[in-house]
Amino acid sequence: MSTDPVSRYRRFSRAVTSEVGALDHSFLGRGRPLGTARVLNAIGHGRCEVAAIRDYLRLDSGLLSRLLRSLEAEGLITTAPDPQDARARIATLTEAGAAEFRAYEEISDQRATEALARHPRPEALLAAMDLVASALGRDRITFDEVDPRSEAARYCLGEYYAELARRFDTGFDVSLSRDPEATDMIAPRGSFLLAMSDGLPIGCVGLKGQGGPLAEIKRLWIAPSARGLGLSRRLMSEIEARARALRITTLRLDTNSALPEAVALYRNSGWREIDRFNDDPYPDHFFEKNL
Amino acid sequence: MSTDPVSRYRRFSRAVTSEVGALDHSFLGRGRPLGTARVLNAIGHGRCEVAAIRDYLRLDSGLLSRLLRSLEAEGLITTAPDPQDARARIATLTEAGAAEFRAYEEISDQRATEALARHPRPEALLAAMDLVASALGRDRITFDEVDPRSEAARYCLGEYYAELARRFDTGFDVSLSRDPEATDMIAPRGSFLLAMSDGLPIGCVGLKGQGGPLAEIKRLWIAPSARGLGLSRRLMSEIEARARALRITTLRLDTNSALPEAVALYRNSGWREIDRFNDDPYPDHFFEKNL
DNA sequence: GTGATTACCTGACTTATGTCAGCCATCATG
DNA sequence: CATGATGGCTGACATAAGTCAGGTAATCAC
Repeated sequence: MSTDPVSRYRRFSRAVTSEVGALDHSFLGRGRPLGTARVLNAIGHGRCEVAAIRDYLRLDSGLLSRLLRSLEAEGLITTAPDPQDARARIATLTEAGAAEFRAYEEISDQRATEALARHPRPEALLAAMDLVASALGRDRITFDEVDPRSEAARYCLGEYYAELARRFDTGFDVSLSRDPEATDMIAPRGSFLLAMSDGLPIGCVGLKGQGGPLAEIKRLWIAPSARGLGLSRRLMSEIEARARALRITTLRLDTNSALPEAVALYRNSGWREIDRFNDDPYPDHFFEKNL
Repeated sequence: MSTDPVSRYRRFSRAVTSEVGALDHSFLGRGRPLGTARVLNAIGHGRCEVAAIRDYLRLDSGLLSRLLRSLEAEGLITTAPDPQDARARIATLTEAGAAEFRAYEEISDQRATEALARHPRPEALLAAMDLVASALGRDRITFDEVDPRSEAARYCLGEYYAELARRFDTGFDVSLSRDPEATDMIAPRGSFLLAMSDGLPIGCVGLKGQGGPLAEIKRLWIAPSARGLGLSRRLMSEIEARARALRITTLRLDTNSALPEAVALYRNSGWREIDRFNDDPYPDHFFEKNL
């Protein structure tokens, strides 16, 4: 029967194949072959170096060269030698090219909007899509150091606070907690890392320092769609590396027994439990680790 | 930022595009163009009539004709006029064609197995994939009348019982419940319907009759991945239509307040609550509906 | 500087894909 | 059995996509 894992995976594959095919087909509507349209889109999305485009679209050097030439003939792009390395070339959209790129973007947005509108439960569908996308794109997750006041960081923190509010019996009010000053989580005092998966922030962690050898780990959060991928462990080891680079020798953190995954993670990754070191109302577990 | 619904949909779309592309690419490994391979696969999956293949793959009549000819030349298929209508033609795999088809199947299975093995939480990934596939394939859901002892029906019933066991405080033991005789759920006494989505059973409902004008609705179940699509309502109206066709005039059912979605569904789709009509230990709500 | 390497381009192909008009055999209808 | 419709095939094209062997200019290693 078709309820075994492989059949289910293949059913998924069939379902999305027809979606993907339909999107490709609607791209044809602008009177340009698909390959050319894809190159235009790659450039629009900021892949300007010819080598980067070739790599991304897995195109033969000769073929890409011709596609670029045809876009150039249409007046949609211009190419110029890379000032760093005059052998390489950089493609940029012209005015007309940017307009054409926006038109393709519009098609994609339109299709997405329609697909979501057809579904009575878009939030559930999107949660499932996030999970699938995070799983399939697992190897391309990057860790970016950002300002904790940036939009993406604030998004993660908002999701984190909302989750604490759901999971703590008492709810969670960030103003009652010792909210770290943002500047304590920026180099050289500290750090703030985002886990990014193809543009979507799916996790974060903060390192709050005071300039001395002692610092605190704060705000470890993984998006529900990215749980089970071993991401928290990777985020923690990444932030520990940043701490070492900042000459921090001792890390502390506090957490709550309502977050058993977190407690378990710290217990089996080299942290030892210590006495309460602050009077924050929420935490009930305290850990320390020497680097 | 990229956390709005459209961006999330498009991120998903990008993620699966590269998966789909990779599968297509691996099909090329058998030294046959993709179009030809697709035709072979369509035939292998039971689409024998030339018109059906053309329709499914959205191919031009002339192009398909040529692809069929090239498969014929390779000795992978034979074509013969349809005995019903000698204008139409039927394609069938030869021995070699069947072997080649299996090789393509093997590639797909292999890729699915590898993708699942890469993931530390395949069950969660598959649940999300089921949800997405059911949502995208929503318009192609069919309702099939089957024997309740068939493999697909038994799968649904098993899932149904397991869910009851999880949701009832007391657990659920099917042997304590008045399990309908399978023959009571087969025409002409009753009926058993499966909701099928591209080969996967995603819901069921039974009509248990005794030959008279009174019958009972049993075993309404929707797979978690297909909830929120309005499927239970469609299954119910479908089974009511079958009941009418069997000259049944009054329907009854029992359910449990641990299944509030079900209770709500019955309340707002024409059922009225009645007194207990059996001594089954599990139900605590009883409904009736005149057809 | 010399020679090797790199990044891209061009020309000359091949193959794949798609389109269209016209053909023939068959079928439905009266 | 004449008529028109249908289903598939063929020939003649056109375009898209992919491959490969040079070629040129810039860069790198020494």
